[in-house]
Amino acid sequence: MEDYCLDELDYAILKILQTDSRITYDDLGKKLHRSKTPIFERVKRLERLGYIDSYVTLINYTKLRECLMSYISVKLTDHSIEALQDFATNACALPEVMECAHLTGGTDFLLKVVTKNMEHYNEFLFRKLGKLPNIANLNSSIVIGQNKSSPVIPF
Amino acid sequence: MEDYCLDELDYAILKILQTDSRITYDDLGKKLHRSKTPIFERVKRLERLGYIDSYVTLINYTKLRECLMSYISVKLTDHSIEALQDFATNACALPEVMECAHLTGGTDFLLKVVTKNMEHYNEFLFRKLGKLPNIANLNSSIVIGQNKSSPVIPF
DNA sequence: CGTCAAAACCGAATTAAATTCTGAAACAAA
DNA sequence: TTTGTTTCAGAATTTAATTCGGTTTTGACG
Repeated sequence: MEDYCLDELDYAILKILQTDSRITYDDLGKKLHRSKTPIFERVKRLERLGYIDSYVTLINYTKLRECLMSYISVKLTDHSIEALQDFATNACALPEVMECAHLTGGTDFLLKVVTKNMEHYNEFLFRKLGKLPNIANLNSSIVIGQNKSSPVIPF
Repeated sequence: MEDYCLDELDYAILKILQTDSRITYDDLGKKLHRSKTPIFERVKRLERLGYIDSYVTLINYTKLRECLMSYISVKLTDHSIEALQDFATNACALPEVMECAHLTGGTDFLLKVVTKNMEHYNEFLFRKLGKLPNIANLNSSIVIGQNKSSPVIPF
């Protein structure tokens, strides 16, 4: 892997692409006072070097179908590296789990979970997540309203 | 706004677009055994009707620069609708806040926050978030490892 | 300073994709 | 069946992505 230190143009490109992955190279060039060629080459380099992970589409799920979102904090009984890793692997494999983070402090993991409704949520909690080994304690909080959810990282 | 009930083809399109917003209509059509014309028209309709929110780029922020992620649970002193709404508005306006959810249970809000490092985090906590009105209590958990973070919603 | 090599850039040329257009097939209501 | 509507495929066109050739900029080195 090359070593390459991003310059201001690279940062500017990433900043714009973060909120619009379908902008044309021409328009991107106009915003950044360059022709499309260098912009194109830089985007390809950012992809190649792994600064760009993926291009995704955000869909309006609440409009699409009923949707229940919740956060679940998880405590484990065993805190060995293997046990922690195992839990993470198992939890991440569940499609309802949109986020899984290993935390400092009282709880070991925080999960963000999406299901269709309370019935599916119960099903998920007791039949899937609850059946994973090594769980001491699960604590759910249901999302009443999602005020912000943005993949855009501040610069 | 038209009323329109999505069919299986629409769902299939959304499912694929969720993980790849730059696939060509031609390729999308091949996956779904259609020519690109109907696929194109359906995507435009999904955009028009608001099922598709946006096309975004996910960047590898940890590769880009140092990065500290944390979850902060917030309790307020005043639980009137206005106070709740005010807090949400103020918190969402902070660029460090990537997610802001209003929860059931003991805590009122859960925030996902990104800063460059502990110094910036303290700055954020005491100078920005902590200065918002009506906060009873803030409880931070630092993310040791992010095992999954996906905008892909299960179908 | 000049010289050289590498990298970045621009504009034109080409290739590929998006978008539009035309008409055929499927479907539903009368 | 007839009629109107929707969906679709394939061709035609427009627009964008990608490649190419050559110029400018930049930075190392004598």
